[in-house]
Amino acid sequence: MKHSEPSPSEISAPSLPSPLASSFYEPSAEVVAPKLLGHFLLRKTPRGWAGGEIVEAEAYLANDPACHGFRRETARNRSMYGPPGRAYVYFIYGNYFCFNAVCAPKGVAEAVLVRAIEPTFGEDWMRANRPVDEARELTSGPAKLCLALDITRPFDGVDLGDPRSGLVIAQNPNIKTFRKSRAPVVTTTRIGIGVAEHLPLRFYLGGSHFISKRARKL
DNA sequence: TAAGTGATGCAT
DNA sequence: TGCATCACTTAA
Repeated sequence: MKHSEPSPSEISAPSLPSPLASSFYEPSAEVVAPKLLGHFLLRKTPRGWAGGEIVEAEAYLANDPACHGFRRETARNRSMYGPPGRAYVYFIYGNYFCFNAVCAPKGVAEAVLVRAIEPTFGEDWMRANRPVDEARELTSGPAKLCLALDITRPFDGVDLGDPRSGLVIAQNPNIKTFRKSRAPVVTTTRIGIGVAEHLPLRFYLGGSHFISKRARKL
């Protein structure tokens, strides 16, 4: 045969599947987080949409001391108080960004931190942003995936349901199959926080090889 | 296991 | 204004 299998980059520019509607994010982050597992986090590139399936996520709640919006609205956490279905992107440890999907009605500060995705689309583009030896290192952590997808401050507050924003969460039409292949859904405690550590608000697909390093050893 | 990094937010 | 803290990553 004249051609080998297409490389990931050659099949990496999918037309955009339907973005999730804002109503998807209206319930509490505690409800939304596990439902997000298997759906696509996608970033627009010159050659199509890059990204992949969400495989690890944490919920941060309005009455939760670990939540950035627990105390009051500030310039930093403003997006969390906005309408559901927007991005909350924050800068941390002087080096990194983390990405959240805002949940709950406007005025209620809840969000889901996306901690890991599988690099299914646009792997070459992601590798250009974040050179690594192992594919498994590309997006297996909240700041890693922001580097790979070039998610930075300008994306704070954008509408995840509007493709024009360049950053969307889209419905995975094969989510049942995907989740089955990465079963089970594990529910456990969140990572890297110093308060409310006991709450079962982290969710991940135990069969995925792309969950974050700290999650793997726990 | 620890250092790096700088914005953030609360205390002064 | 000052300073401890921080939803992390990388190099050892």
